[in-house]
Amino acid sequence: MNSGANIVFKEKVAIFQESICFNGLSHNIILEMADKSDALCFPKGGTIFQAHDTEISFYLVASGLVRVSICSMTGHRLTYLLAVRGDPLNLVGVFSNKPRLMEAKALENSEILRLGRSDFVALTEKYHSIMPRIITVLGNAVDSSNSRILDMVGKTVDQRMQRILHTLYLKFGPELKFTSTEIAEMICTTTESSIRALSKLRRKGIIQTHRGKISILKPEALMISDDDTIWI
Amino acid sequence: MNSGANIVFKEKVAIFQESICFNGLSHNIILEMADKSDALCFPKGGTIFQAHDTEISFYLVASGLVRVSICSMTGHRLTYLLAVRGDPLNLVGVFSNKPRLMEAKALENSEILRLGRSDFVALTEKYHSIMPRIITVLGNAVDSSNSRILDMVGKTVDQRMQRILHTLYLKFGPELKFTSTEIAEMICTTTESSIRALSKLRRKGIIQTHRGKISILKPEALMISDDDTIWI
DNA sequence: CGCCTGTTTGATGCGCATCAAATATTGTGG
DNA sequence: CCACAATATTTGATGCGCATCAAACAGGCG
Repeated sequence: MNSGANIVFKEKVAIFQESICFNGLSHNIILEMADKSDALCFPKGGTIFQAHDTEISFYLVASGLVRVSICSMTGHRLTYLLAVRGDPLNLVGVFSNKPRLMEAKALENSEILRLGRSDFVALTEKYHSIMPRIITVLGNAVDSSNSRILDMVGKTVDQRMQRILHTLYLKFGPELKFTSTEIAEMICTTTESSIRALSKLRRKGIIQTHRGKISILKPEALMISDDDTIWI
Repeated sequence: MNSGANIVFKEKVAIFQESICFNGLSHNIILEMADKSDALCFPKGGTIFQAHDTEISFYLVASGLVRVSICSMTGHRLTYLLAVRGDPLNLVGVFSNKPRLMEAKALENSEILRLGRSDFVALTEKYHSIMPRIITVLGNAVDSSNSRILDMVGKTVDQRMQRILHTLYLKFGPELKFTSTEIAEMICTTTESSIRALSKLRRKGIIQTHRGKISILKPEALMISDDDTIWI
């Protein structure tokens, strides 16, 4: 499923430096992380890790796009994170060392840097300045998840659609390459409801849709002066 | 709203030692934390901190019961944590140092240990072994919140009620002192729906209800062999 | 006792999941 | 290169869950 990628050392360093998780840390830390990491290559659709995996590693996206999601027994999938260059994948699992419900899948051909659990933990123990960063990232994750819960209760599918499109616009620009099903999994609804919400926006001239593609024509129309929370 | 409590040093130490967040840490760390902390006293209904507070501290519950919740613009409240002795209150805020949406309120007369933000951060920098603990606690919080989201989509109010009662039973025993509204805020529904769900369980003989009180008669009937997730 | 807070039950309607069925687009193998 | 399978989109019909509104009742406290 994955084969070694040819990322030169210098490029690895650049990725760590750009990462929200490590940027600004002293150079020797970055160098050692880059040195200890392996580069992996995943094709579109490839699985980076699965729920209940026992072999746990730390991952950092080098290029491409990775979907991190959880799946419930009832078959509902929640897309929890869309990770691009510099985004970490399994911050919690590395520390808890317990198999988790998360699954990571490449939505495009992607390159990933991997650090074995013990290597990563050893590095954080050696260089303590890493941990506050991790805590901040996890803190954002908590806030983000809680804000999603409130949205589930207080907002309609249409409102959540508007919000996710705006968020995706900020992250990826006006050309979004996602299917209606993928969008549905981000706002916790069904494919049909997702399509219906998109149709309304299309009829209003706010977006255009093609197969697996959404173009934001009027991003300003997606702005809802609401609580300023995070999301994906 | 709060007045100093008379908690002797020895008792403070005991609280830190018992805390999920600090237990097992070396004795000098515990002593220093206890030393730097103030003891505060809040009456039932008292507010420990509010949304958008700018003065940020770390709190550890010494006795009593504290509800940590977030409130949306639409007026929906989500009870995020019921904190008892040893539970930390504002782990994220201390590190991000940004005002957050959380609010903490005493559900019973409660004693709280408080550490100023800078003191707490200084201690974590001095004693690095604290941080992995914090990361673990936050990791659980993330998992817990995500599992809640999946429940919101995949489970009915009745199922969520069953689940929360079971969780509360494990944490507090068979005598639960919560109103229907409080329970509703834990499972993100309305007071009316909460009462209806409780009525069904009462008619089945699984629980008894009084004003502001729920007695679990048949805890085993609340067990649903489902995903083993965390919750409150 | 009256007031406030919590409980209870009923009626109503909206949002959206669900089921179903037709159509469009892409990728693959003969 | 075309046929066909696989995937994605679209629309309609139906019904259930639960929020919402309303109104009555009960326990506890000053």
